[in-house]
Amino acid sequence: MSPRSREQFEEIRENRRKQIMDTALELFASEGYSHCSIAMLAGRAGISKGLMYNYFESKEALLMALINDGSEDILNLMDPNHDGVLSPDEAEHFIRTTFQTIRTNTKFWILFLSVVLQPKVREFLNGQPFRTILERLEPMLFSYFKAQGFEDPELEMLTLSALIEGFAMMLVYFHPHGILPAATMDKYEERVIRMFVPKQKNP
Amino acid sequence: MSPRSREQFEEIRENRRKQIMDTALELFASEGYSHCSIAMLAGRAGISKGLMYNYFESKEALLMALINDGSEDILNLMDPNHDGVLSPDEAEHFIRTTFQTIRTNTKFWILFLSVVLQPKVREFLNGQPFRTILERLEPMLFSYFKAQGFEDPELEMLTLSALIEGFAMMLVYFHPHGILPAATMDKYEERVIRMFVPKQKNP
Amino acid sequence: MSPRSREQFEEIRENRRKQIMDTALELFASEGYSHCSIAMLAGRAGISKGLMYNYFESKEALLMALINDGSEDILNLMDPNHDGVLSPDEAEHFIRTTFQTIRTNTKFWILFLSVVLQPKVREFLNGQPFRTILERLEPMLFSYFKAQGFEDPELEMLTLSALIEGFAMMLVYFHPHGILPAATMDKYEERVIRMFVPKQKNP
Amino acid sequence: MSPRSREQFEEIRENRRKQIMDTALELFASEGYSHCSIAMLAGRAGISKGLMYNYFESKEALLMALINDGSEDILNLMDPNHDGVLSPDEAEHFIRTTFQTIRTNTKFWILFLSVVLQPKVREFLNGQPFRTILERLEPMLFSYFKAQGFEDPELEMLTLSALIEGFAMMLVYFHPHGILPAATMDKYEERVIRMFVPKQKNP
DNA sequence: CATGAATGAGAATTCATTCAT
DNA sequence: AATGAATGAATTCTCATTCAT
Repeated sequence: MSPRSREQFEEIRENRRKQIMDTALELFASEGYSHCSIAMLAGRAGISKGLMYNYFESKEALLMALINDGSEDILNLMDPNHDGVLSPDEAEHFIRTTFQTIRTNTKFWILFLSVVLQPKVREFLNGQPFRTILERLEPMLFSYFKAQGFEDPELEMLTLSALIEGFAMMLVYFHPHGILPAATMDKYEERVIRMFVPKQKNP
Repeated sequence: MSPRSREQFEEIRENRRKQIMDTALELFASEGYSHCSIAMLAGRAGISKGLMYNYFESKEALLMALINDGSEDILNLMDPNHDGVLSPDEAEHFIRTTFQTIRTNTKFWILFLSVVLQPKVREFLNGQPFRTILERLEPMLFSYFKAQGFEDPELEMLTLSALIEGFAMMLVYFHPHGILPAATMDKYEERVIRMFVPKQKNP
Repeated sequence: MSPRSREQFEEIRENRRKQIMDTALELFASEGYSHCSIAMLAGRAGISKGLMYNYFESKEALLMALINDGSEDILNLMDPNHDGVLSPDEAEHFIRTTFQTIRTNTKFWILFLSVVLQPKVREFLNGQPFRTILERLEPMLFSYFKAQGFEDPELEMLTLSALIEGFAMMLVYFHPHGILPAATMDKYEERVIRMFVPKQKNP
Repeated sequence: MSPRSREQFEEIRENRRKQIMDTALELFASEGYSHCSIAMLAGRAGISKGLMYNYFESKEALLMALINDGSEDILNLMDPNHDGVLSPDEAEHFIRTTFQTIRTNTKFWILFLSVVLQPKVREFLNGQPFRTILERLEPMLFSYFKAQGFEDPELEMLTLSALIEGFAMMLVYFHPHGILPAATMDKYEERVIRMFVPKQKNP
């Protein structure tokens, strides 16, 4: 009865949605959410303004989708999904992956960090991505720090989080100014690992 | 035959300017720069829209003034003004003051962090406040870390900065959600001091 | 080798057309013509937007079809089809039928009255439905009032029309507010009949 | 301190507001609310689009203001403000004034009748203007009909209302087609008066 | 110094309609 | 006959900024 199968339509929609979101992430990150008009976005994506509203209810809804999908992706990357305990090796791997994730998805982080500070957005998110991340990682990290004999596991978690976010912050802020060389970032990563991962005696 | 002396006029101007900036900081931080209209600002400050333009060339100029004055203030608070070397005690004091500053001027940090991530603003600032802060503090901190026998002073500086910014970030983000208790922040502060300030043998 | 006979196709078309018009009447009356999008209509009717254009040239054409069909139906109901004269009994029957029609097709009247007041629509209709109704009913009513000895038959016709339209108006306006009880409407009907139908001496 | 006195500003606002509403009434009535864009309205009123929003929150708010003010005006014209009883002479005067009001403010009635049938508007008004009119006039008319010995005062009120609204309806609908001559309207008026006002014996 | 009416450029959004499949 | 993605013109609305007083 339908000339294109439901699957075809769904595929078209999925592709378009992805295309719009990719363009939007690129543009929002490089130009700033507020300074990006739908016209600009549509032009860049090669679609009509109207079509955007076929996929997202509003400019804000598009932003939210970006944030949600993005944090979901990142969470999946970071989450080792070891429901059980974390060995020092795995902890090191977790930290490395996290840093890698940030360095790879810089655009998302620019968007995320800038947008997360806007009250309206924060309200909407209601602490969502951060909260989710913490909730999903907390038990794992907590038991890890406890197992490794850290005195105040909660404090360690906070410190680790701060170091990661501070890193994202500086990456985002300094990178376009070319101030932060890759080598420095590498050293920083090692430094953080040294702080939270005990040296193995006989590997 | 001037009814008010030059001094009186200057005082009026100075007060108005301060009043406008205070209102703006409050409003920009709580509502977001983009979502604040001049009308809203004027209304809140109890002045007319036109008057605002008597004191600031544009909305953007007001923002820049806010950022400049704010970072100047903070810089002054943090700067021990010891042109010479930093003793461990002084380093500890520096870190404590810095944290104190962040906890006190949360509104400024919300504004600063959110605004600093907007490309247009970053461009305009051209790294200004951060650069200034770093430029003014760098020699001092660098020589401090060197004197204390840290292996890679630059890396330590980066780490310290990340810890401070990460702290600001989390404070800003979590505070309105009531997630971060003061006690935790205190412990965090101590943790950071322990990382960078060697214990004194005989106090 | 046609899989369906011409009759089957025509039946399908006829059914669809009716289905679309029913949905449209419902929706236009309850939401207002202007506030109804084709998307909304298609959704409610369970068809695609495109299909609607297979049956009606435009949204406006659909509206016109609604008005035409509706007034045709009503006209047929009201029209006693006595090409000749109207007896008092028949006049009473005419009035009763008319009121009954209005009370039954409230939705059509909402649409009709609201739409008829829009200049564009009025222009397009060019007085059509009313004119048709009047043209078909006028001679009959005129001769009736004349035969019954009313002094100014034209004035009586106008008065009767006003009472009918005023009734429709109040029904439409007050009904959703539940202000107009059925009993009151009944009494109103009797009142109107008393005005225009002389009492029969020996029934 | 203020260059123009508050009074001056208020006068300016009042005048502009009136000017916008006058233009809007004219335009909405002749072109239909939906087909009138703010651009068209602003152009006709000789102001900028933005200014309209300085006076009315939205196109809809403007419409509502029109309806409210208009029905208030009409109510004041019709209301004889005789808190006490209505003599036959006064009743006649009331009916005449009402018809006069409708014939004079045809534009308002076109707008009112067309708009009142739109569900959204009806919802917003929540029966307001009609309700107010009825509430203010009901006691007066009811006691009048009772005093004059009418059997069912409520029914008489309903009939009178229907005759008035039917008249408005036909005026609005037929007038632009030039079908309704003034003489006919006059006769109609007399007819209605005859229905509800008893003939005086010795004038 | 101070006001707020007025502007107008641009932004977001809507939706009837088309068309490839 | 049927679908729904895609279009784009039109529309509503926002707001930084100007200016007469």
